[in-house]
Amino acid sequence: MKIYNTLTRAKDELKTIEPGVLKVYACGPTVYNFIHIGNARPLCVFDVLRRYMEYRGYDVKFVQNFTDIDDKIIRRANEEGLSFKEVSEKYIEEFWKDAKGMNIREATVHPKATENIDEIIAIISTLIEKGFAYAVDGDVYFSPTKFDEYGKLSHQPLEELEAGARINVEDIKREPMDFALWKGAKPGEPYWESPWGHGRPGWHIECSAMVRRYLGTTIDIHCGGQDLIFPHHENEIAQSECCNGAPFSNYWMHNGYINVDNVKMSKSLGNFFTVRDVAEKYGYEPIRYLMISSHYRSPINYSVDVIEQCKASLERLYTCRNNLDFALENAVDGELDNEFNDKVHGRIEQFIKAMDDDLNTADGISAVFELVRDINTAIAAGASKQTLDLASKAFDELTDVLGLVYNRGKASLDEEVEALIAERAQARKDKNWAKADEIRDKIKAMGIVLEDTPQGVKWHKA
RNA sequence: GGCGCCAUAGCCAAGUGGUAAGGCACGAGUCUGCAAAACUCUGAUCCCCCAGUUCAAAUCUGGGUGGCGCCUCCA
Repeated sequence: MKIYNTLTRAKDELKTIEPGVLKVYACGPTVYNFIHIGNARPLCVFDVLRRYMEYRGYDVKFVQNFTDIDDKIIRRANEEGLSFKEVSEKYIEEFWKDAKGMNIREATVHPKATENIDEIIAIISTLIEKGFAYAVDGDVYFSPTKFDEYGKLSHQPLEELEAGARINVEDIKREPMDFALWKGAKPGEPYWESPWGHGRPGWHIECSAMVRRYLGTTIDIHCGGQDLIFPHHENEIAQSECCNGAPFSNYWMHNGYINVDNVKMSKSLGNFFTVRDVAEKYGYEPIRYLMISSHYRSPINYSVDVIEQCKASLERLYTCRNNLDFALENAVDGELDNEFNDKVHGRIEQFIKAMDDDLNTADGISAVFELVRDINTAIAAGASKQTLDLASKAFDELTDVLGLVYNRGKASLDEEVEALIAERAQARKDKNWAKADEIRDKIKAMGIVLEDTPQGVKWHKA
């Protein structure tokens, strides 16, 4: 398995700290609003990473946090006249609706910043003791100048970063690049007790704390969006490595942006689509498909055309699965087709080869589509039950890794439709085509599409 | 100013030195009472432009053009 590592700017062979165990931390959302489709990208991509590594036999410890206290949440709470906790809890709940909709599996742990205040305080205290951080007027700041390796992730020398740093006149920081580990509470703001007075954690420190508490001082992979490289991840490295005296993460994976009209989509630019809105129009599955249809580091341009194409592509997969179900119901025992068996294993190898190359999901999907063609051909040729079982297993195996073809609840037909189907079957027997077509249209209006096959009538939901 | 990314058929998208995967849409055919699905065939003499390296380049080098990002909260 090769992974493009932002740290080395190269595809590196993945070597885990502990054989067979993969420790992954993915930066989760700040819960002050519905998630937008830009947030959906890392969710889907790193869910696939997790699924794939498990498929390959790793015991994956996957941690994804919720940032449930920060300035934006406080602002939102004030706007809505709610407590910060009411806001964060509400949007965590909404997050789960969308995440489940996109078939995102729950992480091993979903820690919240507010549940890790003790760990955060412990790290800050150590950083002060070691001289990397200092307290001023109830705030605590980290000094990047004390960390030789600062800038190793974003590949920027400190001086260059400093040139762009924002300098506020009223700043009490010693140097412009210093960033807050702890923010003293202003009147009316939520706070926790600390050695530096009432306050709340800074943004970067929470991830350092949760990584250490749930995964240890050194992890295998840290993931997130490209826009987190600087300053968020750079600062996490500085805090954690200065505190623990150990490498923070061996690999860093960063996903590309979702663009709209070729411009980055973001909450701050206001050009965003929420997952909820898109899902209501097109369903959740096409969103997931879109996210993994191109390589995770490439930008994706979102548009109505594109999401509709994704929906259409997905249809081919669903149809294959349905045809497979139908064929299996009617299949007869026989020999396993060896040639087909070889073909299927070839597709699986093709899939693994693609995924092993820095999670090339686009090529992985191609392998699935080629498998679909093989399966459709086998079905048409009247494959044996044994052959179809193999096809079915391979199909599920690969689509499960990608997290595609879900939510296909095997709905049953109500009696009225059953009766109409029987009536239509008789009409067809009588070669009363007009009546048969009329019934078919009627059933279609009820949301059920009928297809006639040599094995009898097959149906699926419109 | 510093550091990066991208440009492949109508659309989406792989391929990164050996002669252009896959999907959607389109068209033709097979099958079907019809339809649907499926299958088969068809589409870039060519990968933004120019120059160079090479037996060989979409893939490497240099130079352009166009688009985008980070350096500030952001996935």
